Amino acid sequence: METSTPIVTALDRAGYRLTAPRRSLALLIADQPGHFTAAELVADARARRLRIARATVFRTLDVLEGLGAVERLDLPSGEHGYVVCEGAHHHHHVVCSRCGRTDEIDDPRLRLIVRDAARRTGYRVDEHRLELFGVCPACLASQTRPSRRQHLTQP
Amino acid sequence: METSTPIVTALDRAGYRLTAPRRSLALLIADQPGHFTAAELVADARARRLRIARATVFRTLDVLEGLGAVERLDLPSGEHGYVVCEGAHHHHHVVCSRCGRTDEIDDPRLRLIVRDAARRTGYRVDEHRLELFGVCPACLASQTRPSRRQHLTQP
DNA sequence: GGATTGTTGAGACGCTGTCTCATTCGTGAT
DNA sequence: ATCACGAATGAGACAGCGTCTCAACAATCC
Repeated sequence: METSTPIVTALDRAGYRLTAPRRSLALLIADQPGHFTAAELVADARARRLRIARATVFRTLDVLEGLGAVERLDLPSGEHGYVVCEGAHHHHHVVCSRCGRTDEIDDPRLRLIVRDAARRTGYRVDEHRLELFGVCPACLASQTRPSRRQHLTQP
Repeated sequence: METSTPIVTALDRAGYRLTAPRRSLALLIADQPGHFTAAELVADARARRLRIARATVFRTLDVLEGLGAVERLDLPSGEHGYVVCEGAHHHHHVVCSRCGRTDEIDDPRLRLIVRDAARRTGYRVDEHRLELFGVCPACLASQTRPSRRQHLTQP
């Protein structure tokens, strides 16, 4: 029974070993409805009785970020979150601050803005980051309370 | 002897008390050459024999961020940095990853991008953030070592 | 000057992310 | 299938960040 996720594939292709903790994490990540934090993965792993050390979660997330399979977000709260990235192309995200859902955005005009800013300021720009925060269509429709991650609100 | 910085003025106008620690911090912040972290302020305060509690630094930075006198950056390293903001208008920053210098950028086209992304995804976008990282003109010119704050990320 | 109330200092606290090092286990070769 | 090698893991220590509490203090208004 091989439930091979894109993450496992990416790890394999990059020459990383397909260990049990990595497979488990790949499944956990695939189940995340939106963005997630390292701590949430640790909690989910515990809940499913998967024994994965905290250090392994961080290490794996680092690897995945390096592969572009996952991207790190800086949430307005100051936390570090992660999102799975489908394509390997450069893109950015809109994040729902209510349910945590994220969607990808990609606008060719951004490239122009970055280029012109570099020209105007004289910087050599190596990297840029655009993040939008708001409320997703679903949460807008149902003006209710957060719909997921009830376990986070428990003592 | 009243050396009144813009930060002190902003605090005053917003109805906050002008205490000694806040005045000291205003001076420390005004002296920062580029972006800075809470820990750096604490260190600078110690170096100048100013007694300011760590908690006060965090609290004051929170207040200043609320006033828009300062903005929080999420550096690629994962650290949280701050920059002073001159105008009250919405803008973004280019950050030099070598010396820590920052400059403001403001492009009207970004507003269009955000608006269109909102339209396309159906989100109500409340907030957005654009950060550019690279090397400033001065550091480009002198391809030398970092001129200040060697603990900042080196190439 | 005195009262009021926002602010501070000090330290405890919980959390994040890193590191070490002995042990385990994928993997490719045999 | 077995083996040997080196990558990866687990467990826990560790350092740093940011928050909180609470008694003591002091800026402001009267």
